[in-house]
Amino acid sequence: MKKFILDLNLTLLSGQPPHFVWSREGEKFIRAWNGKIVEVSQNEKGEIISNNKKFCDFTFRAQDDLKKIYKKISTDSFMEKAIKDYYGLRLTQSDVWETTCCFVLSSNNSIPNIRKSTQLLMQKYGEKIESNLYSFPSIESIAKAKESELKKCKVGFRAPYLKHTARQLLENDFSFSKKGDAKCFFLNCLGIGEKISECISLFGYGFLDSFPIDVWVKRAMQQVYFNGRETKNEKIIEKANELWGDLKGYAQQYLFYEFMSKKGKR
DNA sequence: AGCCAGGGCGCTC
DNA sequence: GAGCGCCATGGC
Repeated sequence: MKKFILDLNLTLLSGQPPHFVWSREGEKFIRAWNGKIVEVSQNEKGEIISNNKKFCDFTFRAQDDLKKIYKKISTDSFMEKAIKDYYGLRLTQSDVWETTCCFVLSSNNSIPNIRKSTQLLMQKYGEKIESNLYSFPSIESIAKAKESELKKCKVGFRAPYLKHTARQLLENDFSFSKKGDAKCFFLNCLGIGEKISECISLFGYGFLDSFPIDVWVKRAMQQVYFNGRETKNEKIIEKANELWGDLKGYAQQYLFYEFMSKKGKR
């Protein structure tokens, strides 16, 4: 893997879809992909070591020049501090179905619970690759699953959402090249609204101008740019556009992580 | 016990 | 089209 700025631990544990899928094994992170194990680790020099460079380049968006991105999103002292604190936090990209599944699970849920449910789904519906390693479930396996069985994976009220959304993906071509087309499609899926469709657009398709507003991003934006006042999402997006334009998705990840990881300390 | 979590649905008005 | 209660589950 070519040298580029990456904090592997930070990136894989920052609440993006890989957080829910990859597992730590000693110094390495592992997951299944295409029926095989992918391993990735980082040595003391910061070099990335993996047995599947291509998949890592995709996952960690190797095409992004982080220095250029930092220059563009360092719009103020808050962003400068967030970048300094979380230097090497990269935006990730994941398979569209994986991204969709993870974020359908995210509604009114916590990151540890999303991971737990994702792992349970992998064990129940994925393919066994090694003794304790399972692939991500196929779209088909979730589409044909019984809701009562899905609920055994602690997905709660999201069971019908998962099943219906899997069916939608099964029956349609979802290889969109425009953000608007992707959003239109996913907004019509059960259990997916404005926020989650923005997440799929960002983390699944890699449209960096997406700007999902969850409770943390909302708090961050209100506190930093609106003097702590309650603000409509429309105004928040307007501000994000003004500040970061087509890179607001990247800025969003720093806002999210800054506020989420320091909950209780403020 | 009650509130909150990378929200969205279905119902009011 | 905006506002509100509700939705499983688990942590604090």
